[in-house]
Amino acid sequence: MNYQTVKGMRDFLPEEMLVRKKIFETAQTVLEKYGFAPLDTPALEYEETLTAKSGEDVKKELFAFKDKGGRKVGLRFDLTVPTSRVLANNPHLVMPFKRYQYGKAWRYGEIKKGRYREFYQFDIDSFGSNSMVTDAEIVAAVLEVYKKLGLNIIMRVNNRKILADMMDYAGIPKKLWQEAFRAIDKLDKVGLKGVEKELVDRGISKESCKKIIRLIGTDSLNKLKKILGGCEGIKELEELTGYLKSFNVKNYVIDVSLARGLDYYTGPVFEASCKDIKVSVGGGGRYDNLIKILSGRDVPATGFSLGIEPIFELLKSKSKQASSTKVFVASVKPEFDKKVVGLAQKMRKAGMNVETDLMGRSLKKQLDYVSKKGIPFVIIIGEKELKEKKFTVRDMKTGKQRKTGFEEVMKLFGKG
RNA sequence: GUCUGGGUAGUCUAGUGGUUAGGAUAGCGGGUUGUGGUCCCGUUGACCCGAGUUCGAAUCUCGGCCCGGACCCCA
Repeated sequence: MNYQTVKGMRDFLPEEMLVRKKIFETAQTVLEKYGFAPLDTPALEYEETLTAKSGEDVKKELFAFKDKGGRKVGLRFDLTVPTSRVLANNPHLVMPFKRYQYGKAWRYGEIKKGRYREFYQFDIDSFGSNSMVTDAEIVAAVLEVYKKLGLNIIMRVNNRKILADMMDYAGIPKKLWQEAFRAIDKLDKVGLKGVEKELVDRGISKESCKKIIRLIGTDSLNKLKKILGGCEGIKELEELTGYLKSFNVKNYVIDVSLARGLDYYTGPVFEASCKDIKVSVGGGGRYDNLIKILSGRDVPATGFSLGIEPIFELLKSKSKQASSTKVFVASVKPEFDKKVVGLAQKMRKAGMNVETDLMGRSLKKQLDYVSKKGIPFVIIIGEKELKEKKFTVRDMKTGKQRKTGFEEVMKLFGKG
């Protein structure tokens, strides 16, 4: 017998799931402080819904099949399309509609490093508001999530309208914009010269190239203003940064080379990357036209998608705990098992994470297990403890032990 | 989509035509009777699948499945 997981799909063992859970819970807690509420939608949607307004590429990567009633269905490939369906189906929703949603999405595509056919997405979006406060709020909230996770993040900020003006200024025909954006987006990877080459390779004239290179080389908004004049994108960006100041957000940087691949962005765009290692850990932006295309309702939208996989990769080296158990209640001999279970259950009732031995192991082996699982404390129960009516509490990190009464145990391992 | 490398226990790896397929690490048990993360001993456990070549295949050939790298594309 040799069963495999389906191509491109993975198992997540407890050790990994604890890290993932931490990411989700941290994000959830922070976002709810800002008034974002959870949303969930089915994994399966009608193929019609999923492919309604999407290009050929998406259709190719769709996990699609017929259900037993012959209906054509498919697994969602992102969380944006299902959410627009929700918006279309629920006209009563009060605006702004602020939701976060995390879950699995599926794409039947090539498998690459960090890219699988089943993956987690975590999206945060605000619907219904045109104001730059909304965008700033999302940036602030998201940066708080990263901070809580202990990541050193810088948020790069730009505006698609600035990019559009840059294209006009450089005299690049609209047909080639998308190509140009992709080239510019590679600045980080390939440098100014690399971008120039990319632009030429994509059929953009030398003249235009020079202008573009000059523009993405500028680092101050004022210089850009002088070249482009007072464009709407710059105005929006100034508004956004003004609000960011009010949110007391400092770890962002304006980067006019930031384009992001998706062509549905219409205003501000963001990308979060780790300062130490140059890794993108999430991105987003404003997409005011997409919901109308998908749902028929004219709803402005701005959002952000946390890159669960890269965040996970960054965090997994840090955490070694294989269990969320705080205390293990050990039994010296099987005859004390009932006492052990009794105490554990009282502690659980008080909200503590407690484990006991289920394998009939010796004290030595129990401690071995505790050590392997990274459980920080052990309470030992044996003859001595019963006689003295006290418990032995062992700190696994220091190896120090002391005897305490029940009340004290409850205090020790209570909240905090 | 193009090019390319690879699949030996859960993980890493030795073995290139005849081996009881070796080791490391993890798992489980033990090193007596109440103390882990060190050490020692024991034990479970593998040649991706199928066909072919051969007296004989982990090893050679072909196909499939799976995994990885580069570019393209996409996030």
